[in-house]
Amino acid sequence: MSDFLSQYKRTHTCGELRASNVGQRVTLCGWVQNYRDHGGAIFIDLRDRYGITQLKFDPTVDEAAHQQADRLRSEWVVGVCGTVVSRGENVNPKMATGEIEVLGELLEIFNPSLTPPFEIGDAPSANDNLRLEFRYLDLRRRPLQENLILRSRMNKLTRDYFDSQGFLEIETPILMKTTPEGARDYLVPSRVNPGQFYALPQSPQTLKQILMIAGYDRYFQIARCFRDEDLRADRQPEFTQIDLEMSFVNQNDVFEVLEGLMKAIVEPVTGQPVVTPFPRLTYREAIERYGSDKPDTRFGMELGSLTDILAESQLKVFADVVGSGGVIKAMNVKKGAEFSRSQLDKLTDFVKIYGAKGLAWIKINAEGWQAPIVKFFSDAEKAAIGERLGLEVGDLVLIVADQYRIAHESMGQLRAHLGKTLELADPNRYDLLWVVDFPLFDEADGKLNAMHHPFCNPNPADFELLFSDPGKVRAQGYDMVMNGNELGSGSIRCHRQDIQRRIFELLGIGEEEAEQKFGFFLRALQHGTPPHAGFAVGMDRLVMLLAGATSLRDVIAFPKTQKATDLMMQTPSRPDATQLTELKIRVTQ
RNA sequence: GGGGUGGUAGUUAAGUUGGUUAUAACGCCGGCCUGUCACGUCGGAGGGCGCGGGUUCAAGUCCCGUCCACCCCGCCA
Repeated sequence: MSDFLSQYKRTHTCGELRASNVGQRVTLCGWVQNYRDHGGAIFIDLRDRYGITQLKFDPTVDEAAHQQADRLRSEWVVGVCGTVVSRGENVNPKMATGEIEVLGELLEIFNPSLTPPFEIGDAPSANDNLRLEFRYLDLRRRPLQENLILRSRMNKLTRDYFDSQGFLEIETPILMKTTPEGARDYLVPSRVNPGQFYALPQSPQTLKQILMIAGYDRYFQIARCFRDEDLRADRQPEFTQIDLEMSFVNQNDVFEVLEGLMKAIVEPVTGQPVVTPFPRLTYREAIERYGSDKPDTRFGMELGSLTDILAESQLKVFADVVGSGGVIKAMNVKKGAEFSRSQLDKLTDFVKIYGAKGLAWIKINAEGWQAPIVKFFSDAEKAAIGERLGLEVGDLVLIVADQYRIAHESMGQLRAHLGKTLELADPNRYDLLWVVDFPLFDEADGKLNAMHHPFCNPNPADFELLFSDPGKVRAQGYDMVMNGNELGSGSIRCHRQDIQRRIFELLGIGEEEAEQKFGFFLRALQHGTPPHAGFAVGMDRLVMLLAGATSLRDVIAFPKTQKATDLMMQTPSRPDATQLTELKIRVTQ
């Protein structure tokens, strides 16, 4: 190991030298981005996370340094001492440091590099496989560095904001307790308690509520969470939440704090204004108008209901759907009459993914309505449809008739899909809104599941329904939505033990099970629980949206593949037999 | 568990209806070159087509299976 670094301190980064530095003697460190050997002069583009500076090695300036420079190849790490000189006529206006170059007088090769398997450029130059295997090389790319820099900045903005609002940052354990419902847990065996396991937290939910009971009335944490479920572009098994909980507050108080948080993060990062308070939509309204509980409100194209108009339709499929309690939802795609038959077929295939049996369409042409189904419509029906959807020549009507849930979901997905492909949303806009009044329960196969989580307070107005018609109970739960993405959710917590027990009962969690799984929590609730409420923001998604990325992998330093593996460290992997023996675990496969 | 897309030199891609020694660009190696910044220029090396079967006189090209990556459905309180 050379003593270069004890003799020469790095004086500047590769992104900061300007014309005003000409004449200074500087020391830079970085990676060789590119080299151009002219036989005499050798030009090296030296890169670090701050930028790129051109080095010039001239044999008439320093023979030894020039000979060293002749050996340099892509991604070698070097330190260089030299003088900042003007490039004179040869300024490169494309580079921030393009007015100057550093005339190399002493070159230290810290380390050579193997030839990189792919080019370290702005655009990804290899498939995901290879990029993930050589993550450290992919992370050298400018766009990924910018994303991680943005993320770091957002972490600081978050901490500063909560600090300014009197919140305490409190860490909760990673080794937690398995939970009875929700996602699958990641389990960690306990060596000193053979046969027993910890679970990694799906969220710090119970502990942050216990912190309220303990009197820490304003808590936040940038918390790592773990869920063993299948992945998506916007879902990693290990992710980060901006988690918070507050005592003695109502829903509006929570909203105010979060609106302030979003303002504090989004405005400096995007330069776009965040208007507060955010608009509010009830869950039901969101579903009926947008077919989604996380609508993108940057564009219109809202869903309309044709159920009443077509209840008696000559078209048997429509009338039958209405007769059996279903609904008919429609959407007016402006200028959509130009869609080709094959495009419409693709849209039909699209809604089928979500369970719709088909997609009807009508083109509004100058000569009249064009569609296979038009002949079944009376003039009165056509007039009513035209008025309901605001139809004009050139429009395209898309219709799904199905059960309530399928009709709304498939049309909602279709609306989002068309919004993307037709570029209906302004990419520079950040539409934040609250979706409120979620149902407390989700009914599937006659069984009730918690829509949010089992500690969510029922709307006090609906307490009676907990005993008469639990499926209709509204929760004091709310989601934050931005540009069609669920950014987070929260609720007023249930702080009455009798209500909490009734909820467990309805969820099919028996006394004994509740005691075993949540006993600690139910006991805590009896020791002076303040009314409290909280929220959690999906940090990774927020970074992704503000970075303009389309995958969480682009905002997480070391992400997992869709099969939840890490191709760089090659995990998961089999433990040593001795480890398993110590843990008293036998692997059966 | 299911649907879709992709896998061909180090990399990115092309490869006609199955048919002589599998193309290109970038990268890599060597020579020349003192104003390049996608440097230029001359020369060179490098793969048998993800893997395993099968059909055929003949298979990147067709069939079956399998692995990996990505997107989606289910799943994700």
